Order: sequence, then structure tokens, then C-alpha cells
Amino acid sequence: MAAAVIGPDRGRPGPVAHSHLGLEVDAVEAPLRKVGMRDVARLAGVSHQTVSRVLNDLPNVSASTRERVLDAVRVLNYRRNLAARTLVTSRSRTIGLIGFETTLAGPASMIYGIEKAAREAGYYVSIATVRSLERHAVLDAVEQLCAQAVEGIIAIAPKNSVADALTQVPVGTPAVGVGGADDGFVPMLRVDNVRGACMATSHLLDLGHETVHHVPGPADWPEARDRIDGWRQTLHAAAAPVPPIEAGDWSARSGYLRGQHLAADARVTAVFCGNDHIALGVLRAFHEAGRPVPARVSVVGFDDTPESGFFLPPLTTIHQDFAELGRRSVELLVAQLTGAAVANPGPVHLSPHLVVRASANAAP
Amino acid sequence: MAAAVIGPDRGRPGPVAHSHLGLEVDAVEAPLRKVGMRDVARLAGVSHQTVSRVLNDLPNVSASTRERVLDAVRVLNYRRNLAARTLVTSRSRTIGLIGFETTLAGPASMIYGIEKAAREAGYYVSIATVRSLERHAVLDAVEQLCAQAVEGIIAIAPKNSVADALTQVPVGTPAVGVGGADDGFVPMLRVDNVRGACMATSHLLDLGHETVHHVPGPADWPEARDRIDGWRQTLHAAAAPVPPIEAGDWSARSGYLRGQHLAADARVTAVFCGNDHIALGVLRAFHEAGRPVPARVSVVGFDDTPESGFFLPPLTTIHQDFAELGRRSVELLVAQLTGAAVANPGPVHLSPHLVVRASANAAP
DNA sequence: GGAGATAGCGTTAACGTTCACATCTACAGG
DNA sequence: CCTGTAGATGTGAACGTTAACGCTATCTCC
Repeated sequence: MAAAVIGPDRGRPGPVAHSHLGLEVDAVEAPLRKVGMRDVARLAGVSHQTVSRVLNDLPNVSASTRERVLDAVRVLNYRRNLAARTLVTSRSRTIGLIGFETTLAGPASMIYGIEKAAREAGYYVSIATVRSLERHAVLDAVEQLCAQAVEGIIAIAPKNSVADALTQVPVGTPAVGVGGADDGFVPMLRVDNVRGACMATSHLLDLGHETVHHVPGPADWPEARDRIDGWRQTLHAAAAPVPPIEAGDWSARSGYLRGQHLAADARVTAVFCGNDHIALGVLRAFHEAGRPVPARVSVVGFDDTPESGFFLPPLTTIHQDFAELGRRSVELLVAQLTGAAVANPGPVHLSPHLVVRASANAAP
Repeated sequence: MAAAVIGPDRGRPGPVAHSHLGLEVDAVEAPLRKVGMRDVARLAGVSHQTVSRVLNDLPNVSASTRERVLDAVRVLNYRRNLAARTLVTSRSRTIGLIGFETTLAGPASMIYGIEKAAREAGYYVSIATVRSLERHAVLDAVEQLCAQAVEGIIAIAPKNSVADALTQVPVGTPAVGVGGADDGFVPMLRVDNVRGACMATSHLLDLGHETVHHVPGPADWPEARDRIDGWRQTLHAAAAPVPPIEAGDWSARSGYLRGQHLAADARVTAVFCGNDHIALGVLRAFHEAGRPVPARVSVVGFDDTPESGFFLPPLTTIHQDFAELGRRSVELLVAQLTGAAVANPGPVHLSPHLVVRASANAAP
């Protein structure tokens, strides 16, 4: 008796079902309609409820029946229908992910970490990228995810508007923000940007620079603001002058543009950049201006992208673990989902750390 | 009469429902169980089927009824239950996405493009990242997506094993591969890597270099192989010697390592790199070896990441439009989903183009 | 003025699960 | 021998939609 080949289509090798009971006989007679529990039940000679019990690993099923059911499942190549399960249990086993600027190294790594952790926790993940951070756009994404009845939402939420929109998710759908502003409504998880900026600035100050210039990211990103704060605090604490800042947009291009201005100012000897891309642009600007880094000018970045170690010169920067951030955010969400809703414990801060390479030297 | 505030929870501002009919009176009496069509129907004084008709934009509903229903929907803040719809229509409105190395610029951009296009086409997207490209891992991802009853699958499928695993998806679930090998089973979409490699190599040859060295990506990536092919073909056509190659792993680190070997060889004057990251490493290696680019050595990359223009020197490279690739792949999938299954038209090739910057000069 | 259309609804039955029971054995204790 | 208990299984009713009809009016046309 030949192995059952279900619906051979354009030459695809069909799944080969094998059974050690004699069940495959008339198993695959009707590929007309999809196989359901009834079919499995009939083949195994039990009720659909018993099939359900087996598939859900519930007790009170004899070993022999269990085996028989599992066997029938294999023969029929049966898979549970998520929609039906969701309908009756009102659990979609899906978490929603709101992303922004997901092509950047940071967000992309977070998505990776989130997806991995979610899967391991038994959740599917549905993604909704948002093109702008305007309120309506974010609201739209929330709407999309809610329409899918996601059980929880993780928002890579760099701007306040996102955290804000998150308060609009239906009651009972927990949400977690990662890397954004803390609005007090939604648990938030992020790297301690203030601390990171302190480390970067201190490092440069310790190297003997009189003060440190800063090329921050866009003003409406909490990350950028925190880094500015950390930078400013450190300068204040050291009684160093606080130079004016001109914000970039996280891109290398913006770093290059701001860098050209800085390079024209003979007094700048140390620059702390809002991220590594900005640093790359700044590096190029100083190079073109004939002010070699790190001989005459020192530069420190933020993020530690995999490429930073191969810039010219290799970039001293602040490392943050995006994937870990993603992992932790899932942990936080799942905790809310399963255990009693955690009392909002305030923002959780992960520690970044300084990676010393070659772009920062003692003051000339 | 006060605006209805549904389930005020930990201070969240509830959605404010407003109606221009007098319907909101006893609308929100029972937030006990979720609102369904029955509730909307009752409030609007119609049958649930009429509600369904309105919500699905079906004809044969009078304007006044439609308005009344819509109004009730607003008042109750009702949303259709996807699970129930999926169950009865067997359409999940979801497409599955299999990603690999999604933190890289290319895949990340593709995901972005795919998500955007899918959303615009009215599909949700569920993502399954795969940690390795071994058969079982990919099969696992396919399984995950099928369990969600996705209507189609897009695989960012750089290796053959993925295309292979794709043949295992249940009949009736169309799949599209993007950027990978063509196995003849699944429609495949990609940038014309051979052509891109030709352009890069020709550019260097035209600059007067005797031959062009190549630092390719991993041998089991079709992209890497195609670029090798293009490079080799071009050298052959020009009757130039074909130097031996030593593959990298797409990372800047690997480029640096291979670059050190090349820099030790006085004969190499032109290097075509498998991607921009490799190029970054190669750039650094030559810099450290005291062989300035582009004065003594020329380098060309592949991908044109947003940062490449700010390398030292700015990188001449091959641009490929990842987001467009993603967009087109959705287009291809949706075509299969809606229209009659397209006869597999063979792999679709998008054209890359050369971006000339400053890393390649005339031969010394 | 009766025979069709047709627009505008409503009724009933799926869809494939899980949940809350009911049932039926076997076996122990009195 | 009867009762109680627990394990193993089956039965029927949800879950919230859409699909397939069915039923009224109203309108049109000869």
C-alpha cells in the first residue's frame, strides 16, 4: 500500500505519512475539504473531544488512545485551526509589534530579539511598521494590531506620541514600550542613555579635553534628549563649558554636515556623537578638513554597530545590547500576560558600556 | 448625557463615542462581555446579517440603515472579530514572512518594504525569523506560519535550503522567494547580481586596472555566487587574469581579514567586494597597510547602504533597491493569491546600478 | 392586474475548536 | 452487594462571523 501523497501539485514532493498501526488505508480518500478534528477522531475511533485532550496535553487520556490519536494526526497531516481556537478561547497567541525606522540597526536588532523571545514563549508575532510618528499613524498601527486581537503590544517607541497612542489600546491588552519616553501609563524598557552619555563624555574629559562638543539626534526622540542630558550633566559636574548643539537626524549625512561646522571651529577637540552613524559623518568631515582623528580631534559614538570597529579610525563608542532589550521587553509583556498584571515598576534601565577603540585620544 | 467612557483603567483616557442619533443612552450598560454583531444589531434595530452587510460594504442596504448601523458601531466601539471571520471564510488576511539575518541592512529594508506593501494590499504580516538556514530550522518556520494559516509566504531566502523547504508548504499556500536561489518551484524575485557584479568589475577594468580581485560573501549564498559569476565572466570577457578568491561572511571583520591578505600582495590594485561591509573592512586593511584608497588601490562595494557614502573614502558601489524588492514580492504574492495562479514566470530580476563615488580611481 | 424583477431585509446553518457537563467503566471500602 | 470515587471518554452547546437561502414589499411591463 503506497504512501499517501496529499495533493501533488506542480511536482512538489508531498509529505510522506507513515504509521505503525494499520491506519493509513482509507485515510486520504477525500482531500476535498480540510481535515478537522472530526476526521482525526473518526480515524482514531474516538470523539473529537479526546483528540482535543491529546493535542492539549490534558490528563485522563490512556496511553494507548493518545498514541492512536497522534498516529491519526500524522496520517492525516492534521493541524489545529488557530482561528477556531482563538474564537473559542479568545487567545490569539499573537503579540503585536509596532516598529519605527526598522531599517536602522537598533530597531532591526530589537525586532530580532523580540521575535526570538516571543517565539520561545509560544507567541506568534505580527508586525506593524509605522512610517511617521504622528499620532494618527501610530493610532492606525494600534488599530491594525487590535483588529488582529493581539494579546499584547510591544512598541519600539522612540517618541512620546507613541507611548501616548499606546494608552488607547483596549483595556486588557497590555503594552510595553521599548527605548522610548516614559509616560507613566505603559511599562517602559530602555538603555540608560543618560548614563551612557555620561560615560562617553567622562571618557573624553578624562583624556584631558577641556570640554566636549555634542552632535545629538533629533530633539523629539527621548533617546536623543537623554543623551543630551547625560552629556550636559557631566560637563556641569566637571565645570566644563557647555557648547551649543545642533541636532542631526541620526544619519551619517547629518553627522557630516554638523561635522563640517565643528571642523571649522578650531577650539573643538572632542566630539560626542548621538549615534555611530553621525560619528561616521563627523569622522569624514574632520578628515576632509585636515584635522586627523584621533591625533587632533577625538570622537566618541553611541550604539556600537557591528561596523563601528572598522571605521577609520575604529570608533570608541557606547555599546548597547538591542537584542537583549527586545528579549527583556517580551519577558515583561509575557509577565503581564500570564501572571497578575505587574504593578508598573517604572522604567527599567539596561546598562550600556563604553567600548574603547581608537577614535579618542588624549587632548593635543 | 455624558460621553460614554468604556472601562476606564489606571487613568487611561477612554475612547469618546459620539452619535448624532439618540443612541448612546443605554449603550454601554454591560462592559461584561465583548460586544459582537448581535449587540450592534440590537442597538441599531436590525439583524446581525445587516450589520455584516454594512461592514463588508455589500449592496442592498438602504442609506439610512447603513448610517444607523455605523452609528451603533461607533457608540459601542465595536470591532469585527478576525478569528471568527477567518474561521468562516478561511481567509486569515495574513501573509507570513520568513526572514534570515534580519538585522542586516538588506533584509531589514526588505521587511520594511514588504510590510508596507502588504498592509496597503490589506494583509497583516506575521514574521518568523530563522536563526540558521538548516533545513529543519526553515521547515520549523514554515510550520509556524502554516499553523497561523497564513494565506501566502514570502521568504527572504538567501540559501537554497530555504527555497527547498518552501516546497513543503501545504498545497494552496503560494510562496514567493526574494533574493535567493531559483529552484524552479517557487517564484523568485531578486536583484540581478550577475549584472551588478559585471558593472562593478567593468568599472574597475575601464579605469585601467589589469585585473580585479574579489572578496565574495559566503559560498552558500546564491547572491555571493552570482556576484562571483558576474565578476569572473567580466574578467574572462576582458581576457584579464582571474585571481583566487577567499570568501568572507558579509561582515566588516571578514573584509578586514581578507583585506590584510590582499594588502600584503603588491599586485592587487583593484578590489570588488561582496558587499559594503566587507568593503569597509577592506578599506581599513589597506589604510593600515599604508596603501591609500583610491590613490594606490581602488575598491568597489555592493548594496549601497546609507552609510557607504560617508566611508573614507566615500565608497563607489552597486546600488540595489531592497524596499522595492520587498514591494514587488508582495505584488507577486498577491497576484497569486487573487488572480488565477500565475504560471511560474521564472525568476524576476531587478536591475541594480553603479554609484560612482570616490573609492575607485584610475590604475596607478 | 398578474407575472416577474429587484431592493431590502431576516433566518438558519455552517466554520472547527474548547468548555462544561454527562456518562460509563473499574475498583475500593463498608 | 451496594455505594463512592476517580479515570477515561462522549455529548451538546457555545464562540462570532459569513454564506445561502427566504421572505416581503415595491416597481415595471405588457
